[in-house]
Amino acid sequence: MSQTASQPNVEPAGDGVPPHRYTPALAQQIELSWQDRWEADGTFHTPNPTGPLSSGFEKVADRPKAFVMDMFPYPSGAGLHVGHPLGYLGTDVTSRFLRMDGHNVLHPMGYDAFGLPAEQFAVQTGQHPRITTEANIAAIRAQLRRLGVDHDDRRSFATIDPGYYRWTQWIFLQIFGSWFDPDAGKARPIEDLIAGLDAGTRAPAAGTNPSGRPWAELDEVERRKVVDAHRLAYLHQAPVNWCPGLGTVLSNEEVTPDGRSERGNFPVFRRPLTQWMMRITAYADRLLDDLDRLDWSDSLKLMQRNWIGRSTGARIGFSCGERTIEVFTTRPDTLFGATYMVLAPEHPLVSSLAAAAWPDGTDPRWTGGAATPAEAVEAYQRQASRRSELDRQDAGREKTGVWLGVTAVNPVNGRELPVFIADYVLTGYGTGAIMAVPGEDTRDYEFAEVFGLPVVRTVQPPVGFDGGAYTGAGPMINSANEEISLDGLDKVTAIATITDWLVEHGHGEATTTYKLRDWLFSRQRYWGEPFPILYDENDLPVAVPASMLPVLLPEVDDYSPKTFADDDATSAPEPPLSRATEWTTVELDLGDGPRTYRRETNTMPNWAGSCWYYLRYLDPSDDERLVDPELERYWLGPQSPGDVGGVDLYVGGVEHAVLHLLYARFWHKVLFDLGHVSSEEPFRRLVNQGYISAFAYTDERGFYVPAAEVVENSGQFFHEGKPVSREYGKIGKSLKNMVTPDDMIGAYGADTFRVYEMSTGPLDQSRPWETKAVVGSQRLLARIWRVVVDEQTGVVRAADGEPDEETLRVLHRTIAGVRDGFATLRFNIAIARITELTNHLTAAYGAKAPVPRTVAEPLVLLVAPLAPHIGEELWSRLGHDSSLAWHAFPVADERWLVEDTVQVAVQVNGKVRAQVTVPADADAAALEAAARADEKIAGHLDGATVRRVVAVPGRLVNFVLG
RNA sequence: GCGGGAGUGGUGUAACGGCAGCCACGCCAGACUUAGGAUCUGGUGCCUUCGGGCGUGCGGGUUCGAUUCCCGCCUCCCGCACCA
Repeated sequence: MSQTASQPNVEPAGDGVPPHRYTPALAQQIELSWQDRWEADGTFHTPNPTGPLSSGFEKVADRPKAFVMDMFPYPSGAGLHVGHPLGYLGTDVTSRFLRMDGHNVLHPMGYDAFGLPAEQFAVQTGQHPRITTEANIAAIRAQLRRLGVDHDDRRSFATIDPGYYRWTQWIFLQIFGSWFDPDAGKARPIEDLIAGLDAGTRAPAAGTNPSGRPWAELDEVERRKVVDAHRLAYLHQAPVNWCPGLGTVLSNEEVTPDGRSERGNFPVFRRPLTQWMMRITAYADRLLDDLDRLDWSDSLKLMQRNWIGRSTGARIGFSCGERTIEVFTTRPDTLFGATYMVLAPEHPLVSSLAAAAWPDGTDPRWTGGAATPAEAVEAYQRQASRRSELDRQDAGREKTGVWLGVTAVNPVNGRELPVFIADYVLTGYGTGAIMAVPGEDTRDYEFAEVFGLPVVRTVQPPVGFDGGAYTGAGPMINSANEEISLDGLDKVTAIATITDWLVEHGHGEATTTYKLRDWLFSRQRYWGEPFPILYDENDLPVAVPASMLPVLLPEVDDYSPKTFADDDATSAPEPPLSRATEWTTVELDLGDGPRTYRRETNTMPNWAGSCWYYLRYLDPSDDERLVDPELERYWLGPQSPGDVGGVDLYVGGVEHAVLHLLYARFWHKVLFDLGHVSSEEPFRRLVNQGYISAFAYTDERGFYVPAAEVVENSGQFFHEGKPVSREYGKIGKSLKNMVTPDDMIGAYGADTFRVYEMSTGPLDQSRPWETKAVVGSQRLLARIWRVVVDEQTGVVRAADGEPDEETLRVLHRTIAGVRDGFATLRFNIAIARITELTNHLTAAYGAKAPVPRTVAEPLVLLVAPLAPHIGEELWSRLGHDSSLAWHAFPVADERWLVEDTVQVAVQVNGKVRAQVTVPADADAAALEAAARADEKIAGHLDGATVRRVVAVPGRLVNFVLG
C-alpha cells in the first residue's frame, strides 16, 4: 500500500518547468489519489467505545477523546463559495492535529435540511423538496470531500431522514410529557405533577386553572387542561408574529428589529393565534447562569445575556377603583416620584378600567379628541395595532397616548395618579403596565412634557443639572411618609427599604423579569417535522405513542401554505398539511379502544433539527434509543467534577448567537433533567469563525462588473480600460465577486487553498479574500516539496546525516510555534513558523545538499494537518507504509529551545543603543558588565550619572541616566 | 441612546509589559530566459545633512521601559434598542 500517486503519467509541465515540480496539476493528482485511499482504508473512521461503530476502539482506548464539530450546513442550491469552508477547514486542521497528538477524535458532518428555500423551490417547480435537497447535499458532500476534510462519513445524516426526525419527534414528546418543577428547579415527568395534584401535595400553578375550583372537583377535561397548561410544550393563544406574505407565524428570534421576517423581508403583524409554545422561560436562570461555565467568547455570552434580559426589581400593585394595576419596576426606590401610570394599549384591563365619561375640565391633550374615554381607547388601540413594529419602536418618535378617565392610588403616599394607555409601554414585558416617574426616567419625562404632567424629583441631581429626567446616582429626596423615609439613602439601600415596606403592607414583592419569551414552536409549512400530536374529540392534544414514531411527512399536491397580501394583517394561517385530508384524520387504539383523532397539521420550526444533531453523530444508526448513555458519557460527559461536558470544540457563525445556540442549550437541559444525557451543556467550547468578504467593483453607471476582470494600475482600478470604483462586501453573484473553492482547487489544488485560507489570520477573525495572494501558499508547498523531492529526477532527497545545531534550533522552535498556533486556532502563526523552517532549510541546504531525514520528516508531519495530501504523499515517498494521519505529532525538545548565547538589547533611557551577545545564562551583573564594555554604550555613559540600571537576564539592559 | 470589540507599513497580519513590523501578498532590483503573469536570489515603515531622527488612531497616566496596563477622546465594526 505504499504506492504513491505521482509515479507514472506526470505530464511534462511545460518548457523549462522541471518534470517533478509541485505544480497544480501534480497537486490535484496527488489529492484525488489520497482522497480515494482515505475512503478505501477508512482512515478517518472514529471508533466508539461500544456498539456498532466500536471496531478498533482498543487502539485508542487509552487516548483522551476530542469531539470537534462544525455547525452543519443548510444544503442550499447555490453551493459553497470560498468563505464557507473557513470554519470547516479550521476544525479539520484541529481534528487532524489532535488525532496525531494522541486523541480519539470525532469530527463528523451532517446536513440541516428542512427549511424554506427547498420548499419555495418546490412550490415553484412542483418537484418534491426532498429531491432538490438530496441533490444539494450530494453536491456539498462532494465539495467537502474534494477539500480533503477528515469527516467520518459513516456518521453523516440529514435532519430530513425519517430515522433522524423520528427522534426529533421523540424529544418533542419528552418535552410535551414534562413540566418544570419550580421547587426542584428542573423538568420532571408530567406524571409526577398529576400524582402530586391527586395526592393534594401540589396545587395548580398560578394561571393554569381558570375555574379556580379545587383539583378534586374538576372533571376529566378540566383536569387535562390544567395539566396541559403546565407542560414544557403547550398550546397557547397569544399574540404571535403572523407573517401573511409567508403564510406562517414566526418566533421572536426570526423577526428583525424593524418588524419584518428574517427570511423574505415581509411585514410581520402581532395577532392572537393558538400555537405550540416551548417554555424556554422556565430555564431563563439556568441558561443565563451556566454561561459562566462555558468556554465561549465574552461577546457571544453577552448577546445571550442581553437576549435573556434578566432584570430584578419589584412588582407593585396600585388600586384603581375595584381593581389593582400591577406594574413591574427596576426602580421601586423612585416610587414617591410616580405622577401617573401607563398601560400598554393591549393590556387586558384597559376596557374595564375606562371611565364612562371625561370628568369636567379634562385637559384636551389627554382625550385624543374623542367624546368619551371608550371612544378614545378604541381609536388609540386601532391606531397602535396598525402601526408597524418599526414605527412603534422608534424611540425618537413623539410620545402619544390617551387617558382612561380614571386615577389609581400610589400606595406609598396616596397620591392620585391618572392612568393612560400609550404605545411606549410594551405588552409583552414585565406586566405591560408601568408607574411613570418623569423625574428619573427619560421616556416618562418626554410623555409628561407632551401631556403636561407634573414632575417630582426623588433623586438629588448634581448642582447645575438642567436636563429633564435625571437617571444618575444621588441621594434620595422627597421620599417620606409617616412610616418610612428614604431621604438621604443611596439607590441600593432605598430599593431594599421600600421593597420591605411594600411587602409588609401587601402592596408588592421583589421579583425578576426577563426579556426572553417562550419559544413559538409551530409553523404553517410543509417542509418540516410533523408534530407527533393528535387531537381527541375534546380537541385536546394527545401524544402519539413512541412506538408509532416517526410520524412521516405525508405526500401532498401543493407544498405552499396559503399566503396573503403582505399587509393583510387579518388573514389566518392555513398549513399545507391540513389539505392532506387522508392523513389528517386517523383511527387509533391508544389503549381505550379505537377512536378517531385529528392530526396536528403544523410542522416544527427550522431550528428543531439542529437542537440535538450533535447527539446523533455518536451513532446515527441507533433505532432503539435517542443515544446510548455510554456513548454520551464518553463523548460528551463531564470530564471533571463540576464540568458541564459537551462538544469540545464547536465552530460556526455568529449569526446563530441567539437562535440555534439558545434553543439547543434549552433542549439539552431538558434532556439532562429527564436523565437522557449526563452533560449539562451541549457545547463546552464555542468559536465563531470570521467571515470572508471580497472586493466588488462598480462602473460609472453604478453597475457591478465581474471582479475577476478588474485590473489595478497604481492604485486605480479598471475594467475593460474604464475606471471602476471599489467596494467591499459579501461574496456572491449579486456583487459579481463570486469565487468558489472549485475555482481555487482547479487553479492551485486543495492543499494550497487550505493553507491560504488558514494563513490569512486567526480563525475568529474576518478578512478579505484576495485571489492574487493565494500563490504565496502554493510557493510554500512547492518549497516543502523540493525539500523532499528532486524536481528533475523525482528522487527522494532525504539524507541520513545529522542536522547542524542551528537547524535543530529552528526545527524545535517551529514545532513549539506550530503546536501553539494549532492549539489556539491561530493557524496563521503556525504557517509562519513552518515557512521560516522551510526557508531556513532551503537556504542552508539548497539544491545541492539533501536535508537530513530527521528534519525533513518532522517538517512533513508539521504541515500535514494544514495540507494533508502533500503531507501524505511526501510521507509515503519517505518510505512510510501507513498514513501519517495516525502518526505522532512532533514534540519540541526543550534542549533546542534554549540558546547558548543570546543577543540582548542595551537601552539608554529606554532607547535601544546597542546589541551585545552574552551567554544565555548570564546574570544581571554579567549583563551590565557586557553592556558597559560596548563602545557605543560607553560613549553614552561617558560623563553622565547612571541613576539606575535595569538588567533583565536574557532580555535587555537599560541604563537610566540622571 | 446602551453594551461589546477593534484601530500597527501599500495589503493580510506578528510581537510573556522588554530590539515594533515575524510570515506572506504587492512593489523594486538582480539571476535564469526568445519571452515572463513561471521559478530562484536580494531589497522594501517614514524622514535623513547618513550622525541619526520619527514611527503602533489622538491626548494624558502608571512604569527604568507601553502596540500591550489605566483614564479621556476620535473613527470603524458588531449586538441590543421606548425592556420600565
